[in-house]
Amino acid sequence: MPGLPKAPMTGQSRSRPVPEVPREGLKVRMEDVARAANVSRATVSRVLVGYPPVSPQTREQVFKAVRELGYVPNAMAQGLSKRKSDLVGLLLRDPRNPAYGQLHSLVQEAVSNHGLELITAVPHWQEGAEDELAALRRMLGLRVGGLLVSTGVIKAVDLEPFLDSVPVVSVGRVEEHPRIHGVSYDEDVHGATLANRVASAGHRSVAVLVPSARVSTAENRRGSSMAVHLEGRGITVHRIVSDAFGRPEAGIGRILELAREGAATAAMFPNDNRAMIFLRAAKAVGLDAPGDISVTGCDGIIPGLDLIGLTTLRIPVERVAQRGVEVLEGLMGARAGTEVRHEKFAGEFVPGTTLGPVA
Amino acid sequence: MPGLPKAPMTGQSRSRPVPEVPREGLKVRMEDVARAANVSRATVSRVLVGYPPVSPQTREQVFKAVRELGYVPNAMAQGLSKRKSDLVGLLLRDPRNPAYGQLHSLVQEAVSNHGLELITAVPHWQEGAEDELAALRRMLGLRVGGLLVSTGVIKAVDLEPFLDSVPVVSVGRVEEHPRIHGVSYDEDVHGATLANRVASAGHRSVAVLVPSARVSTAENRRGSSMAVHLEGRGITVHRIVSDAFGRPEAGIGRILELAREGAATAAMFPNDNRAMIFLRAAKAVGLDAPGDISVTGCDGIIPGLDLIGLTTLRIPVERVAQRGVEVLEGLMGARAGTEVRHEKFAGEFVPGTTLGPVA
DNA sequence: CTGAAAGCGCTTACAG
DNA sequence: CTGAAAGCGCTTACAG
Repeated sequence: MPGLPKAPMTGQSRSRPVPEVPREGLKVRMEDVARAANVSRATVSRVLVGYPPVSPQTREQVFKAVRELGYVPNAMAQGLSKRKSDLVGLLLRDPRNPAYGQLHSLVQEAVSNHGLELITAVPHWQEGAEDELAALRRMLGLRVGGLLVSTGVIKAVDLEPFLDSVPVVSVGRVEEHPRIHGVSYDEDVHGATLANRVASAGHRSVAVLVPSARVSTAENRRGSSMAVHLEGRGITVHRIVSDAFGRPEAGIGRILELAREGAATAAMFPNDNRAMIFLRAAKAVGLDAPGDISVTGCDGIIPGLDLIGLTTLRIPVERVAQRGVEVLEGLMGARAGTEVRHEKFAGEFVPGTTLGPVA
Repeated sequence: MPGLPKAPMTGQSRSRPVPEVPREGLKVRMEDVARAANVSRATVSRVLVGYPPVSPQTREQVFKAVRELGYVPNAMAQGLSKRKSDLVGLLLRDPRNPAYGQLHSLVQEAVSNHGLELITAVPHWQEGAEDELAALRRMLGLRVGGLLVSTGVIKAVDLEPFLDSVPVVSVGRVEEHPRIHGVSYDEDVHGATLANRVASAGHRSVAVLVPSARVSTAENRRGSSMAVHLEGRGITVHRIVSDAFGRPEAGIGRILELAREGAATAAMFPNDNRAMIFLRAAKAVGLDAPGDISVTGCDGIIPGLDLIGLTTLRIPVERVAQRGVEVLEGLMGARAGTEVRHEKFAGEFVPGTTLGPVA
């Protein structure tokens, strides 16, 4: 509206009542620093941002004031103003599971190396399905610059509405959505690798625990792959299907029976936890591994696994975490949408001692 | 300034150029919702906050608009405006360590149960000591409503300048600062408990690995306590002091020698990881536990520990995590400063099989 | 090289 | 019960 005279300001910085009490701790704001350094807020900001250049003189005064006042910039104000934050969100399945703990740790590291801040949340789905996605919404609320999803609780469809606003990379989980980048484990290869080892050991009748996809997509993939590859080599497979969410001991009893009847000489599990539960149960009923039955797991993350001797496969968490962050970072820096890719990494077989020749 | 006429506004909501392109995803703001619902921003805010009451009619319109537009409130703006955030910061030592992973998990849970948001950071101290405290500063920058500190990297003095601005509770670490609340493990009792078991098993000459306080205050406490209590019962103690940061295998060799010489019939370690390293090394040189030497650890967190059989003590992570969050929450709600307390919890002995009578 | 001002998206007295 | 306005603490064109 040209022609309309601007209203005169009553004082400097509007009519904000300037409190003369010196602020301290987290209460000191940029304005306090500016005053102490005898410059404007804009200048303080420039010094802190590092650009555009400020005269060395003023720079020093500002730094001095920052130091003396112990100024810590308010990241919320920064984010709001810049319309973006350095926050990267990680949606984790369960930090109690060492495989996820490891992932978290590595992601944490990779993210800080990129000068970003990681925030972690764990979506539950126990509680009233009402806000099953509360964790997701909270992260989006914070306007994270990127999102790393590693839990099956969050479905691809839940993310769809936001795919244009925030880059999403799913890590360590089976991802097939055409618009979500994925960096995960090659569960087919994992299953095949383990199956081939069991087959090579001479087993002709094997029990395989296969959780339903509803329980865990990854475990389902692994288990199915094991079964398929065993069958491909003409081996008799006893598929023990488990649809019991949160009950890793499901199906163990049945496998124990098969072992005792001699109907199976080996038992394959889709993760170490289940394998350990079986080992425990077997020991309890006097069955020896691999004496009476061979046992294999999958994950290979738990410290001390070598002392247990479990034959397993170590998933490549390091590579997945690192690559996941790398991809996300690329997306966060990218102007336009990049081509969506689904990358998979395979881990390495861990011999152990619970896989032996046919008893 | 009474008498000074207010400058007339040129349009609604200042002269903000109203973009007519419908925003989507995370781009939709409260104003868009307001327009869609035919109300003011203030009203939308009230509906969302839940207070003060808004007519049921309008409420519904607003909720409808929120739903249809997929509105996710910007938490940074909320925080800035409310001068506080729901964020709780957790400074973690190393998520790779199952004991910390467990703590993280439990804190995560407790925090969400309180309707708060957890953000986690891991301060390194490998890198140039320059921004050793970068993680702390980033959290303070986000103006977290409270801080949970569980790593020794952050010293009490580093926190001092902010103690007035943000409630701090240290969890699971030895804390003695008079102004910082502490909820931790009773390492003295832990050491005593284990020492008494070893003594009761009849050992008269025991090797104890004691890391220096610089390496780990907690482990130092445990180890010292073990040694002291053994000595109190007239037992000969071989203190193996380790000052090697990040090298948990330090001192193991020496203990192996003592075992072989028969100079020690039991070896006590300040955590399970070190005990497992010893177990591995012992096995490698043909020493059996407890046949040739008894072994105890401390932590009891690793899954599958029972399969290894390590005699240890399970630290009460659950109680510490829960109580830590509880205390923090109390502080966050409190108007004035509460009395500072240092609470300690002791765990439970885990018999295992690596502690036996004197060989 | 530096400052005054507008704007980021909310909340919350202040007035009806 | 509802709206207009100020303010939270920054950043960043816009003008010198």
